[in-house]
Amino acid sequence: MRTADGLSVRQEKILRYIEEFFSKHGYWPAIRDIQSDLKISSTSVVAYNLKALQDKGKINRQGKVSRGITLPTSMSPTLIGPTHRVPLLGTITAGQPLPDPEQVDLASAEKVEVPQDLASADKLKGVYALKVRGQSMIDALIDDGDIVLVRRQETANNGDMVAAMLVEENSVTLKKFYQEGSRIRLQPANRTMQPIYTTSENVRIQGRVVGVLRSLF
Amino acid sequence: MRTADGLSVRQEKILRYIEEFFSKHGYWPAIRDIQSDLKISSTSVVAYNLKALQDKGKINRQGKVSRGITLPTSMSPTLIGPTHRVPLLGTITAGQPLPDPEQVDLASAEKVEVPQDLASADKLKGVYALKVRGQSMIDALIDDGDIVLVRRQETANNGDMVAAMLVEENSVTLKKFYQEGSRIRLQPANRTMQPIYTTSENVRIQGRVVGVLRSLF
DNA sequence: ATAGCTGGCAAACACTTGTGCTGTCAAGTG
DNA sequence: CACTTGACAGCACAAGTGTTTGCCAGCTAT
Repeated sequence: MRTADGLSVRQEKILRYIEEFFSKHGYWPAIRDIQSDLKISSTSVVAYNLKALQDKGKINRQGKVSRGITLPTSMSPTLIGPTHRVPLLGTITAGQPLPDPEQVDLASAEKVEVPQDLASADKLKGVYALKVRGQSMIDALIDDGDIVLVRRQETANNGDMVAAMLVEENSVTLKKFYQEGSRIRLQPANRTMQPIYTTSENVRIQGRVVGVLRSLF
Repeated sequence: MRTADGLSVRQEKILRYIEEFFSKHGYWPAIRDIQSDLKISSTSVVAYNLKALQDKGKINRQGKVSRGITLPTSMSPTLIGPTHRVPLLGTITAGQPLPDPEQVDLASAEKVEVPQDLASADKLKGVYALKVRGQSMIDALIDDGDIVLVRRQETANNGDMVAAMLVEENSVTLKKFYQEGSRIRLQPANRTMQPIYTTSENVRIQGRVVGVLRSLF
């Protein structure tokens, strides 16, 4: 079985692993790193596939040099140090169901780079990204197409901007959270839109918005 | 003899060498690389100085790992290739002068990482970052503390959000640009604030806003 | 079938590379 | 002067790592 690039499944995995390893450690993996983490039985298998990857131009190698695997610049996201990346889990709208973050394979999800200036690595634990559809949060300075960073948490304070799941409707939406006695008000940040009132049983907080990225290109 | 950083001459050289080696090869040098290229007589001398550098926080090391020297991200301004970083030139407000981008030493300026998802490397040519002070652009979804990415350009179309310099006032401000006959209207995106009317001679466009980053942490 | 590929496995081998001594030497320091 | 400390040398060991060599199983085209 082959992927679109003409790479075998294993090669694809190795390629991803190399990229991730560098992001995490800041230096390149040794053959044995790849072998053990990917649970490949022998170093020679890795060597074999590395050669294949090299032939296909997916990686560069310096013969005989330890940890001399590098990615062509076009492929390497950020060649400097450990970068901060969070999984982009999908799109959040005012009515679409969103895959439950708990159940998504985080390793395979698309990643979004997060500027270091926005957050240090330890603050990004449990943070994922969602692309925003719709303008329900326009007054909170979040527009259609923006990417929001959401930190997973199950509770929220009044006024927090949260990704909340409505259990009955089986949908997830981006709103401001207000507990008003026994009921919950989910308030869009848009004057033209009405809040949602519901019971606390029907609401499951998925996370709180902690950052926003927007491209105007 | 010591340099300003409290590093010995040799340590300074080693540090430079590591940086240069990485930009050249894409992977980190081994102790023996440093030794031979810097014509140091023994590997232990290199090890000795590396330890000193580590103690001073100038490098990170991964014990026992080949080529496991890395530079802290804060130290490596632009190590290699398209790293998607733009200089952070300062703060833009509604009245403060801003250093002229042309004349700032870009190499030495603070850098902001730009997520790949916001822009590819070639789109970032001539782009710099500014931290926003004040809420004059609140209706354009830009708040106090946000970082805006600005692409240098001298002209603008109506409705573009630009960093504009008012020559007489010698100040730079973030506004929406409208040419109205022979006069220029610089419109804050904030209902409570008044536009600035001036002549086209008095306005020098410095760049157009192409992206926004915001941290809610 | 038979030969020729591809992908995988295991073990051994040899080079690469970090580390750990053991010294030397000059410049303090009491 | 004896003692300490910083900086440097030389060398050898022990990991860390890439490479090589055989061997095997499943396919595919001849």
